[in-house]
Amino acid sequence: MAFGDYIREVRERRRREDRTFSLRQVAGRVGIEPAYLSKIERGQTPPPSERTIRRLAKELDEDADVLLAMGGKVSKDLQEIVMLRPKLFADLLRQLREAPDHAVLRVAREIRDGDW
Amino acid sequence: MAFGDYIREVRERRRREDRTFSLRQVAGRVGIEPAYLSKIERGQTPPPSERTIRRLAKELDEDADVLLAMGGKVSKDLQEIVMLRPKLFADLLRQLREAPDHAVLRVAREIRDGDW
DNA sequence: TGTAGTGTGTAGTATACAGTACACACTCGA
DNA sequence: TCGAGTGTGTACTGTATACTACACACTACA
Repeated sequence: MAFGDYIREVRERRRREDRTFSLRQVAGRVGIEPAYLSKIERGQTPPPSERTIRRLAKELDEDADVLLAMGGKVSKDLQEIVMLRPKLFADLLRQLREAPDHAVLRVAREIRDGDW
Repeated sequence: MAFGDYIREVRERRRREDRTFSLRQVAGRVGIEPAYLSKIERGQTPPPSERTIRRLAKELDEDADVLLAMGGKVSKDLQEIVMLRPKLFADLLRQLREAPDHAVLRVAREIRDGDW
């Protein structure tokens, strides 16, 4: 699903319970112009900057990484992690490209459990 | 080390064996203006696009992912991998941020060996 | 019935990105 | 000694990116 459509959907859903989730008010709280948010939601402009997507995520209580992905972006902090050890993580990611979720999860779990 | 310094160093090293590794000729083969490559090597302009970094990597026989990282970039194909399953890979990368190389390598090896 | 709030159309802007084009001074080998 | 090749300074360009500003028509409700 497109970034804008998703934002609109989530915002409208929130709005049913809370009238302050109008486009204008959300835009205000996020710190952008209403006209801009309108264009974003209708896909008339590309998804906004990482900074703005993060604020939208917070405002709408959505996962920032997921929203960023829908907007065709990868969080700067994740990029930093890769850039610190580019070969290591490039190989790993390409390795895990086709791996099923549970396999990736297991990997994360193993590492988390201090299995170094 | 800075991107430009590294490029210059590698190119000069190559040049000792092969005279065709002058700034002008390399620029020519890579498909950019000599003046531009000159500025890149001296850090007078930010590192070039992913496309150009890839060509430089090929030309200088260096690892593209490493060069991209030195240029402050992460390969688009890696970003795609993350964006396909953003939550999964975001968590994984943050998990692996502090993990020592050998732990990550072992994990990668396990996956490669079809240990799903 | 008017006014407060809603979403949207249009126009414009500042900044960064990713370079090109050309001229210049220097060097080095034939 | 001269001509080919070297690196570099300066000026400019096109294209994205990431928005702002303002006016407009519509709706709801007090």
